[in-house]
Amino acid sequence: MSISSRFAVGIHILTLIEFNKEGVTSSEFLASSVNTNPVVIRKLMGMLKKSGLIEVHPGIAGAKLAKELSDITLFDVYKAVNVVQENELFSIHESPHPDCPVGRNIHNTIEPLFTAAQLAMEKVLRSVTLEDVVKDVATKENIS
Amino acid sequence: MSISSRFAVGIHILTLIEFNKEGVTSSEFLASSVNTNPVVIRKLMGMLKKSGLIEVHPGIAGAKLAKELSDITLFDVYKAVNVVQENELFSIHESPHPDCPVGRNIHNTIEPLFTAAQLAMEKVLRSVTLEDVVKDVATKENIS
DNA sequence: TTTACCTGTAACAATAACTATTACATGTAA
DNA sequence: TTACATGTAATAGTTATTGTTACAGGTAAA
Repeated sequence: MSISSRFAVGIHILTLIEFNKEGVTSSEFLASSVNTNPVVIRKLMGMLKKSGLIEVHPGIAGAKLAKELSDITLFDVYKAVNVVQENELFSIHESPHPDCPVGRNIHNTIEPLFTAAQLAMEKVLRSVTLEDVVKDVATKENIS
Repeated sequence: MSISSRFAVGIHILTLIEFNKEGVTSSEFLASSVNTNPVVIRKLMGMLKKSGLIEVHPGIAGAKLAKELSDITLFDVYKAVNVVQENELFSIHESPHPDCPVGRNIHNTIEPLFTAAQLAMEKVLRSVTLEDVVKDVATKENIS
């Protein structure tokens, strides 16, 4: 099991919009950099737009960031592209047997533990902004 | 996307083996409490056995814990049932375009961030033992 | 107003993982 | 030998993911 690459692609899209901010960042341009189909990009652009991360308009080529780089965290992207639902990173088996002491309590015991683990992961995502990502890409680019 | 319920079921199995330690915990007995097919349980028992968490023998009914409760963490179970591979909680799109400054660096930029998030989640799993789970189930059982 | 090109989106297919199930080989002990 | 357990291969249904074609609808320049 892995979390959908929509998340990584979403980050890629936003980062490239920033890098190409003087130019026109169309779905085809993005698709070429990501190496996927433009429709995949447009679907993701729709999600990013819906979450207020980018501005994009029918008929007009190019997407722009709708917020400051430092105001967009990886968690914002993660939520926007809908890869993991709240409290559902871990799935729990349905309807264990209520006649068993373990069966009737295990869900309530496990759930807060799973939630805590998920929140710890998400906390890391909240601590990283797109500005961090853009700067790191720029640094790697200049070094090499 | 959700992490397979094998993890939750694995915890259920180990917890029930402990609760039923005076009796015989067969795959059928476990399957009844979990509410699934005994073959599903036997596959999981195979994984838990392979990781040294339980003892179970062909032809002989019943599984036993192979370690102290306090010596088994949720992380041990998580690894045993193989729900998430190392460094693969988040998937990253393959082969972005090398002619693009973002395309050729995004993987190296994102990867350590994803790894850090995954490790934070796993750290929580390492901090909880089966003893904690068993005690919590017992407490809930006594309250109600 | 026609043309060219963009975004938005529905429909569909291939793939992979998950879960449940049947069937049966193999091991153990009464 | 019988009864019953674990171990495991094969298979099916379901769902999510990713990619693709097709086309509706918006915009702007010729």
